[in-house]
Order: sequence, then C-alpha cells, then structure tokens
Amino acid sequence: MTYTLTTPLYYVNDRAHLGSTYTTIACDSIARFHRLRGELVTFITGCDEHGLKIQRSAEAAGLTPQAHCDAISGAYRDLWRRWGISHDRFIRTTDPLHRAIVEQFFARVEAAGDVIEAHQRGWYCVACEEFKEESHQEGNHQCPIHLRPLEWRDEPNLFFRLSRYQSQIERLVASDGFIAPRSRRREIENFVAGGLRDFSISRLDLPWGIPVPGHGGHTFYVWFDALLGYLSALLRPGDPPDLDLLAARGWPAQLHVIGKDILRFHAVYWPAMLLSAGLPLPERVFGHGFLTREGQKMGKSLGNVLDPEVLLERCGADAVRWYLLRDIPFGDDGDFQQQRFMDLVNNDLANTIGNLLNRTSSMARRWFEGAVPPAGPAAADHPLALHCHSCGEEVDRALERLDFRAAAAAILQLAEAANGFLNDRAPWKAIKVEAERGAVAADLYAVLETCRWVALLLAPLLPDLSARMLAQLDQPTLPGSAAAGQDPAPAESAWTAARHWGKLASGQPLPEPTPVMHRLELDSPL
RNA sequence: GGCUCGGUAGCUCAGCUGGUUAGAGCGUGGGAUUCAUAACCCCAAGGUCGGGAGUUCAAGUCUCCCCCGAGCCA
Repeated sequence: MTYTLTTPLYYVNDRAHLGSTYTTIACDSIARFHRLRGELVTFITGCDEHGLKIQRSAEAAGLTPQAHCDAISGAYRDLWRRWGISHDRFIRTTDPLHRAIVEQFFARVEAAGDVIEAHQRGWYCVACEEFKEESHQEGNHQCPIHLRPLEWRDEPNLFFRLSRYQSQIERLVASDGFIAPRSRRREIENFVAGGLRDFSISRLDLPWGIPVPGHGGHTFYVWFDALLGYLSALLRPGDPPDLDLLAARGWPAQLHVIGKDILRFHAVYWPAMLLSAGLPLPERVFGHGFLTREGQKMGKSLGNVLDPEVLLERCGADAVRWYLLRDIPFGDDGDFQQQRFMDLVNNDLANTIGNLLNRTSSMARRWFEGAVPPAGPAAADHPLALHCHSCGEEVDRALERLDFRAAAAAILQLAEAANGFLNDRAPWKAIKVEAERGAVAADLYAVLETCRWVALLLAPLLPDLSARMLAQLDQPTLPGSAAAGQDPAPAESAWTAARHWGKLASGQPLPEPTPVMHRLELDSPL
C-alpha cells in the first residue's frame, strides 16, 4: 500500500509565510501517520518558480530569475528542514527533469486534440497570474484582490480545451470525497455548472518559463507548468522523464492539500489536464482555510505578519504544531491568538501531558528503585488500558478523515484520565502503608504505560515531543521520522506493534525525569 | 444583484434526522491536595442559542422575512 500526498508547490515570489507552514505541517502529520502505520509514503512538496511575477520580483531585487529562485527555494528547503518536515521529495519547476515531463505531457495533450490557438484578450493581474473577468467598474481596471492595476493583454495564446471535459468534470466534482472538506464542494460545482471555458496555457514573450515545443515564442502558463510538478516530483533521481513510469512511482496521488484559494485549479483544471493526457486522477483535493491573526488579515501593509522563522525560534515546532492542529478545525479559517496559543500549549502540553509523565516517573523512581514498577496481576482490563485502546482507535479514525482536532482531543482526554486516576488513587499516600505497595506499583505502572501510549499516539502530530517522551520512558524511537522509507513495509509496523497494553517492561530503569515540554513565556508579541 | 456558508456562555467552538434542567475547552471564582513543570484533581458562576413572525403538543434544531459577517459568481 502506498500513499502519495502533496502540498502546493509554493510560489517563490516571496519568502515562506505562516500559511505555507500550516499546510506543510498538516501534510507532515498525515504523512507521518501513514508511515507509522507501515504504509509506503511519498510526501511531495516543492516550489513553483516560473512566471512573470517571479521575473519581476527578481528584477526588483537586482537578481537574475534563476538566482532569485535558487535563493527563495533554498530558504524554503532550509525552513522545512528546521521545522522537521518529513517530505520525501522537494521538486522545483526549474528542474530540467520537470521540463522534460512538461514537454511530454504537452505532447500528449496536443495529440489528444486538446490544444488550440486562439486570441487572448483581457485584463491580466500579474500578482494573481490570472485573467480577470470584465471589470464592472468602467475605466478602473484594478485587481480586487491585490488592488493593483491590471494589465491589458491582446495576444495569440494556446488554449487547453477544457470545455470538452465538461461532463466528466461535473461528475468528478459531484462525486463523494473528491473535494474536501465537503463544504467547499458547492462552490466548485457552481463554477463548473456555469460552463467550462477553454483556458490559455501559454504566454507570448515571457522569457522566464518553459518554452512550448513547436510553438515558437510561447512559454507555458505558470499554472499549467506548476501542476505538472506533482508528476515530476514522483520520479526518482536517475529515472527517465517518462510519464508511463508514474504508475510505478505512486501516481495517482491520494491527496492534494492546498489553500482554499487554489481549489479550482486543483479540482477542475488539473483533473481535466490529466484526463487529456490519459493519466489517472488524484483521489482527493483538500482545501484548507486561511489564518488570520488576532482577528485581522495578516499582511505587509498591516505589519502583522507572523514569521515562521520567528515562531520556530521562540516557541518551537511542537508548540506551533499543537496549536495549529489541535485548535483550528482543518478546513476552516483559523485565527492565531497569542494568548490562546500560550494557554493551550501550557495547559495541554506542559501541564497535562508533560507534567503527567514527570510526576509519575519521579514517583516510580523514588519508590521502586529507579525503575518501572511491577505491573501486578490483571492489568489487561485496567480502565486505563481500555482507554488507551479506544483512544488509539479514535486517533486512527480521526486522522483518516484529516480531523487533527479530534485526534488531539482524544489524546488529551487520555492524559486527563490518567491525571485523574492518579489523584483518585493518591499513591503518595498509599505508599506510606506497606501493605499497599503492590497496589501503588500497579497504579504507577498503569499510568506510565498510559504515558507511553500518549507518546505513541502523539507521534504523527508532535513527533519531537513524542520522541522526548519515549526517551524519558527509555523506549525505542519510532521509525519514520526520517525521510523516504525505502525499505519495504513490514507486516506490522513498529507503531502498531507498540500499541499493545503492557509493552512497558517492569524493572526497566527510568531515566531521571526532566520536563519534556516547557511552558511558553512570551512577554512580547510574536 | 444571484448563490453558498456562518452568527450558541468573556474567547474558540460541539449540538445528528425537532423532544428530559443547551454542552466542551480556554479564561474567571472557589475547594481539595502535595507525587509533579505554582503543576494535577474537584466544584461553581455564566448564554432571551443574531432579531422578528410562523408551523408544531414541542424549535438552537423546520419555514418565511430582516440585520451582521465571510466566500464564490456576476
């Protein structure tokens, strides 16, 4: 079983912002989840590097487009490394292999009779890299999104005959599960119902792009080029640029995760292009929401942009991942509130989860010779054992439907139950009675074992915290944190195997406890 | 202008096909406790469920109108 998923290929117009970080973190968790289950995963990310906008950005910075792209995509790569993102592929659309794939793909589309030459005239927004419909404001041609002047274009372009795929796309878009979350489906359905029009796939006189073979002067439109990056990304180093190889390399993708703004490109244009080229379609396109900050749109003009670099530096990956995944319903828009961010991280991670491990480990060490206490009899139907198993099932179900929130909530409840259990049993009192020693041992064992489960179940969401907790319990680290599992999947993954009550060995020494998660103390705005 | 989705405790949100005293987390207040990262555990306050009308034995949950917000299409 293989699982292929993608982030968008980020446009290298500017440095990474929190939005791309959010998407990438979400994908990372999904990728980790599937790897942990023993599936072969190909997690694709990368950069989209062509187009007029980039050419101009480079010019503005006094760089060649290539130098500009190298710098920005290098920064993306570095950023993902520091965030511990587990992508298997990082594709750049300036990669020669990609160019070869684009040419081959285009040849198929052209052979299918889906390329025609026509005249493109209209108002173009360079920032959107998109033609705008007739502005109803006479004489005031401005992009409603970027509030910048539109540019008039009147040139022969190559068009993709999207209109031929009307009924196929209608059916696809209406099919269950293709567009997620479901709430975004209607919007696309309406758009498709309005009638699909051929769209231009080339530009004239655009030096920074891939030349269209056999059509001198034409360069591929960025979107046509960029979407194909999902295909070229799958090829391994040394592979020939051959579309026929893709089936063996993980195409079709199970999931494209994107921002809601580019849903149409992924749910309409992209599948039609694939149909034309005779390639299978991705299973699902998930359009997530946008992040605001303290109720306001983030933007340079407001000066309230949250910089992922700063966030990582000051708060760490676990804190940010937890907040984004646990508090924002995946798919909805979310608001980043610093106070809430601190409250949740400190309560959930430091106090509830971290402190649970810390208090239990110190009790066990103090009273049971620095080791895991004897489990005692009849541990299998322990209330915490039952809770661990049901929590595990809930986490699986939740992550299957990309509901990070529900997964996080379930784990948190498990830790809360363990804390409650400790308070009920009050081992610090019982230990004073010699006859109670066995019971104390069993109680502490159960809670330590629950801690192990919490750590395990946290692994897809917060790999670092998970690893620190496991280390604190002297447990082996889980595989799959590293990139690209080349090994064939074992019959039962280490993760699955570890998810059995009682795997924690009594008598095993416990390392000296040290807080696995520090509280955030942010005294100034991020 | 058309369409879509929201408007539920201070904040973020759950509330399936209408049916006992409208829920959770955070925040706030109080209690208990000392194993622990001044952490954990327990309890409490708090909401005319955007407004109005209607259907019904019964509406946060259905219908209509209006107000506010977001988005898509014009």
